[in-house]
Amino acid sequence: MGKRKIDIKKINNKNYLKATFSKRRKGLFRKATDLCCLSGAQIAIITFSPGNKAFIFGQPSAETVIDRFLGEQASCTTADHDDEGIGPVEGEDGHEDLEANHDEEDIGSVDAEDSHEDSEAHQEEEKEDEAGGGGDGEKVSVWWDEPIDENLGLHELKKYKGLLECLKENVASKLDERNKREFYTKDYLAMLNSEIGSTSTTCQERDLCD
Amino acid sequence: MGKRKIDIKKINNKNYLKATFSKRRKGLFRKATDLCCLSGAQIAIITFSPGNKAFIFGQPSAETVIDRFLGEQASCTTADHDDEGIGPVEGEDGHEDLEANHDEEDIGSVDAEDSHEDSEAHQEEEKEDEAGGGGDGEKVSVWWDEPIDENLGLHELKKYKGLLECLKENVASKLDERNKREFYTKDYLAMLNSEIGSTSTTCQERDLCD
DNA sequence: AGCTATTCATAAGT
DNA sequence: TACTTATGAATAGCT
Repeated sequence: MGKRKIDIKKINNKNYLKATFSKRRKGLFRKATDLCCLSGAQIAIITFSPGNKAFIFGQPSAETVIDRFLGEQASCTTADHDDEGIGPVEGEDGHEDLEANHDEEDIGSVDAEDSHEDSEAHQEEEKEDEAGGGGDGEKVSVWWDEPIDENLGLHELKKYKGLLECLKENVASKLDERNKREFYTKDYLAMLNSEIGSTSTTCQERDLCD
Repeated sequence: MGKRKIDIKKINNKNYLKATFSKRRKGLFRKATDLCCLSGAQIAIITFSPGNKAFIFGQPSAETVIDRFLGEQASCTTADHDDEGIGPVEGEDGHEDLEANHDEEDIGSVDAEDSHEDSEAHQEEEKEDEAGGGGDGEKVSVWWDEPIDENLGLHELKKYKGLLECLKENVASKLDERNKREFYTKDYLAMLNSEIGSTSTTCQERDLCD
């Protein structure tokens, strides 16, 4: 999709590699965001860059989706492939008010209520140090915040308005399904109630801790 | 990217939703594949479709990347956002050498070693049952196999040839870096040695188990 | 880090 | 259901 077609093969030029990874990772996350919004799907993306920096995307959060995945793997009496003795991660986030208020569709209002994001979106530089051993910086971006910083986010805002609407509808639709999969809905509610403004739909990036 | 611009908001039409999810999920996985191949990054994508079916992508495998992520979260004394009391999934696959070999900058660690997962690539139909509570079918697609089934994979093969070449070069380049990050290389090698034709770089799909 | 020329992805249509 | 096409998006090469 550029000025010239490129082969999908390992890039050796470090600078080009960094630039390409950065651009394409953003593109990947954007695609994931779009897919989430369009379909209401839950998606988690874990990316370890060539510089061994982790870039995480999660809707509603990476941990939520991973937990669900691992949980299903575990609960699934996978008679088929039982080589996955994964223990379900419990106490994942700590403060989720799991009993939530899934009355009717009044959930939608939940997000709009206190969506004052004081966010912990510290933006640091996105250094993709490869063989150098990785930087020590840490970067965490909130879903609807990241583009604002990274991409200017002026004409992007209109898109995020739609995303928030989508999120609301998403929650509503989940509740509409006769409260089935409570845990699932709960996750959303927990997120809406306690995490908006902090790190709900995460799109964080961090590198190794030591 | 179609004949008309669409709003990024929840699709309500079930059929359109299914079609869109399917197309975009494939696109997302292709992007991930490209990114992996171009940069050598490790990526895992967990997707729960609106029909609650899981579609998993992983390079070298979803479990490997997830494990690495969880492991780093655990080892990282994340002084910054400590709301992640995630218990390190231990015994995940059985054999992760958690003490890793972070001698120099080869931090990543955690997984690998003997990542020879004995395939489980059953191909079933891709039924996206929505409100019905999910179907009971299970589908797992192998990376370079999936398109063959789903898309005919006739003119697609040429691309996968390139991907395999890329994979080979990727491995080579890793080895070239003075054997650093052995574990990483090991994954690749293990895959190349024992998994080609089974399920290394996974791109599986399955729905709820009950 | 921004700018276009191109290629890519995909919404509709068939 | 899958293929084709017109068009919007993503991005390669530059600056």
